[in-house]
Amino acid sequence: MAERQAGDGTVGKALEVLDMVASFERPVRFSEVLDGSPYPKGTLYRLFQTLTNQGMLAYDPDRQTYALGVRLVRLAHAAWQQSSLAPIARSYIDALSQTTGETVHLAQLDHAQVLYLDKRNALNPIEMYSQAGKVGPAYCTGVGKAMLAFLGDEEVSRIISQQSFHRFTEYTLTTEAALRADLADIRTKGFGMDREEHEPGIICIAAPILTPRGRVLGGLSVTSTTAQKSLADLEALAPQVQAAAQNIAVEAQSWRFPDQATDTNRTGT
Amino acid sequence: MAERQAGDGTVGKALEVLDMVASFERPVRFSEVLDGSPYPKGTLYRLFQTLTNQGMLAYDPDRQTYALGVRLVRLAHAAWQQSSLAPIARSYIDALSQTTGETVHLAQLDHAQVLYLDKRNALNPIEMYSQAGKVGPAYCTGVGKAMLAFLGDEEVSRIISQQSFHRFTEYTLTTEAALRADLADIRTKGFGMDREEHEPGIICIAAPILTPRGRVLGGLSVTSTTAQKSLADLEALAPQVQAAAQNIAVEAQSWRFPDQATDTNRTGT
DNA sequence: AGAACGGTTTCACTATTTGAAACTTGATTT
DNA sequence: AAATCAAGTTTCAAATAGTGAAACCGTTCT
Repeated sequence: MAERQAGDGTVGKALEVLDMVASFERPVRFSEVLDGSPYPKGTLYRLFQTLTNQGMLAYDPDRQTYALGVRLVRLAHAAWQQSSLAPIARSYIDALSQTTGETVHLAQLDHAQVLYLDKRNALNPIEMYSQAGKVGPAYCTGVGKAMLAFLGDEEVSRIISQQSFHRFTEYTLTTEAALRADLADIRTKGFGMDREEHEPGIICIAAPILTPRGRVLGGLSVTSTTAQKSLADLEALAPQVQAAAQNIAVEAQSWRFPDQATDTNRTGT
Repeated sequence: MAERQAGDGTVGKALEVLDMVASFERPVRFSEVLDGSPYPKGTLYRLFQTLTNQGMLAYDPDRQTYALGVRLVRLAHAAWQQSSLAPIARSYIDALSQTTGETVHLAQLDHAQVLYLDKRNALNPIEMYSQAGKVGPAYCTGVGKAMLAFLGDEEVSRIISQQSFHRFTEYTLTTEAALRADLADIRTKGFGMDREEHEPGIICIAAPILTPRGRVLGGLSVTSTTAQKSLADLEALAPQVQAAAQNIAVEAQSWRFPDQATDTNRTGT
């Protein structure tokens, strides 16, 4: 796990605790976190108290466990809405999944990882909240490579140095050299492919979302399976994907105030 | 906006800042937050620095604005997954929306408000990430009332005292007495209705999700429109909704370790 | 040019956080 | 039933981190 430079005072420590709790992927007991925490019992205890008070952690008295609190879900909702990318991209993602009949992903870089912001699956009408927020490797996903290809040199190097280069499939690019070669190709073409590099049978085409001045905002991809489409089929979608990415970028730039919502959804009951 | 008792040291202040940023529902400038903040410039500035460092805020250098950071989305994903309700309820929600052909909501109480955790919309195949994390009033939503009806006296009173009783529609219950009467009815029936109390034309039936010992875990509802269904039609779904709520409760109780995922979704590319 | 504004840095003062250790509680063993 | 143990909670002097007034810097407006 990539250690965030702790040292931002108490707030940094508190957030580190949240990450620790998150890393268990299930409710945890106090002592489970204590082992593997650099803090003494009393200190960690007080942090738990504070975070629980604040709704960032939730304590289950029956089981005596702590889980991440709902306040996070609420804040994340706000984060999603005020991100300059996700709300804008929404309609383009809808359209792209509609016309291609394939799964579409929107992602952003978070440190050295890919973080998914939204997804449409044309086949399976059931979309799931928990899809967004997922993270994946940057070096062997379509969106990851598309974004890397358009970053500055120093930044690419920094991120590459943090990749595991784990071999997920026989096609995974497992060396820096191989990745850099692909990135160069992506930069010239303007889009990239995932050739079953992350999961067998899963292929995708991805384009970066770039500001007019070339800053990387995110990545957009259309994913399919080898059973349904060939790499060439997907490559034929390049213009569509790039156009959508371009449109999103333009709109994201001109966007200032959401005024009132793109939000046609009603609050439920 | 319901003020959270600040006073949990620096961490509390930092989180308060996050809430302030969230409340703008768009990226904000430093000074916008400064007005209306109780902190002096220097202090607030340092909080912003820390939070930005930590990925809880994201700074847009082009626009000189701060927005909630992606780390929140990541943490919320983890929160959703380790909540004892949402991942378990997922399949039941799918089933319920399938068989009823209507929109289904899963919610939880967060302070005095209803917080939506998941949603399925059978009619409109596009489900949206940002649905989860939304909040709504407790006193005039189906899930809100269903949960209130099964809380302890002191807690109900505390929450009721925090309701605005704003009249959204002509059917909104605008007095404590009216609400309490409905809650009593819900408690005896075991389910509640929203009779266009929050939005004109929108009706719903909701049941609480209760532990065997009667603790309120959340609420589950089926929503429709007066154009499509009558209140009686919805009421006929009561057994289904209650059964689903019951099943979720049972499974949530026996749940300890998710082991590996209910997660049939693949990570995208 | 000058003023005003938004943002950043400084620094002596203070309040909070720290962490070792003692204590409480509830469960398990003998 | 007493003893043991682990988990969780509280204490307190010392150390650290946070505070906020004010000064500073760079843009933008007049």
